[in-house]
Amino acid sequence: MTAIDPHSAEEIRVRIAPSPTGDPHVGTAYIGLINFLYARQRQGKFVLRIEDTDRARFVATSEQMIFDALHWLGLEWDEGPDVGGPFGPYRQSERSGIYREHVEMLLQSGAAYRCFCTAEELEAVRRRQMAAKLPARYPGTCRTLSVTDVEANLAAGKPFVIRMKVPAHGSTTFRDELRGPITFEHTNVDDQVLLKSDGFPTYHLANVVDDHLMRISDVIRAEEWISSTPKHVLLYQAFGWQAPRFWHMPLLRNQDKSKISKRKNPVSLVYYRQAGFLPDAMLNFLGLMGGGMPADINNASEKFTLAEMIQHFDVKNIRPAGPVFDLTKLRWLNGEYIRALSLQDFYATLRSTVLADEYLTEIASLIQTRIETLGEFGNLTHFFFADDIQPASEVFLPKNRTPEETLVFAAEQLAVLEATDWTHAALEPALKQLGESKGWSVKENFMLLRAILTGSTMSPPLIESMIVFGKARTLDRVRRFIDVQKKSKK
RNA sequence: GGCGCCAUGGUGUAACUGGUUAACACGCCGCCCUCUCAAGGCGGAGAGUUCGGGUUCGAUCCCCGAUGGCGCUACCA
Repeated sequence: MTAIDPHSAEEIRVRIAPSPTGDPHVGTAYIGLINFLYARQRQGKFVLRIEDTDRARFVATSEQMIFDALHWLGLEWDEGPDVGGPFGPYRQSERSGIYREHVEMLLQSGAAYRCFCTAEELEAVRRRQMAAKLPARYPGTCRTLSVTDVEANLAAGKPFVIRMKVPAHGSTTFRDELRGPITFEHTNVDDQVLLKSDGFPTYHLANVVDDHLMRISDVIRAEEWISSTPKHVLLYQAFGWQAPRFWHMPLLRNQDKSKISKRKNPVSLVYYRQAGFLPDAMLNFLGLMGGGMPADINNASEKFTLAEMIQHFDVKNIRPAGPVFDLTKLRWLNGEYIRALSLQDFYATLRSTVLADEYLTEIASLIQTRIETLGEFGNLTHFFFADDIQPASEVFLPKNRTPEETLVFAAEQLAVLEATDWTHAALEPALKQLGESKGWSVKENFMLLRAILTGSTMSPPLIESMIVFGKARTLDRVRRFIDVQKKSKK
């Protein structure tokens, strides 16, 4: 590590690099906020890069949802896939040539090598190591392959990956700007795969190459990356590049202190938006996580705007301990923001969110044929506007089913809903197939979901209702149902 | 198991470069206001700073160790 700060005169450039694998995550918003503030405070640039190198988990609609969520919060970026910029493309899937070129450099210099081991072989080795209570490490089989062996394998058309050659001895130390120097012995750093057999880079390679090419001065990311940072530092060295500064932010936590997860918390920004959280409240709340703001701003120590954060927030003051994402406090804060609105603004906000024309039109189309007076509108649509639906057991429990098996089935429904595109064409067969395979009739199957979603056995058509209500909120309702039922059994 | 990070009430934070009756906010409880529920006002309970050593006249704060929590340990990011 260099002692002198090589960045002092440089332009500050930071980035967030979300992966389009599902709904935009509240953790992305948190890291996004801190990067945004850091850039704005230093007249720097805030870059949005899409890390879509995992084709197995890729979700086509995800990228746009990420854009929308960040716009909603007002975390505007200076460079990105949609707005362009001087260091594009900003979507990793469009940079394959760049990675191939760079991995070739590593191959040439001997900092990386081809590995022909199969997944099965590696899995077997890993199992043996685990059984022997040894650390699970790549055994190094292909590290020392001769040129002729490599040629032969290539000629035979064997698939391969490219691994980085971590030095056998010594250690790597890097500085974390929040924690100080952190050292890893090379014996504890695995020969990371850099290029997968499908030709796509892994995070580690793509990240280092892009951060360098995009002139990123400060990598501000989540704490979970600390253990892989030595790999990144080694890569910078192998390329002969100056590494950026590293800042690892604490991980947001569930109530039980585990890393925040959808099982135990709503984590989708789409959910928060649709459930009627205000962006300013969300931003304010995220700004509270880990500290960073001075103790007393305008006599109201815990309430501040984005502008005030730009003015007063200091990333150096972040505490490294992982803060619990406390929904109760977020709700209180959100209430404060709602109450602070003028009646006109409050009403306008309602009309643009939970009472938006498009939403109401869709709902209207579902109930027009089902009511006799307009006054009955609310009877059938209550669940579209409520946030605490919990059906009584008489409502959700099918005849001849035990609460236990019903809960198990609900969990299976949840898994199917999570994995299915939010369209009628995909949802109906997926749900029916699940019912068939588990011996649940269509009626039982749909009625259970209807009860969970609407709190009633009578409602507009189920799947249409789910589509209008939205995936994020539907999933949350099912998760909450399961959660409440589990707790009430205890 | 290995490696790493972290540690102030239930939760989020504060406590100047070691000296405070350990502060504020959320939540909780009570009272007031009030047709109800919120909001608002007032008050209260709740931590001696994970534990054990050390340094010091003096440690929440510095050092060491232990314990606990978390993360990583993938051809996921």
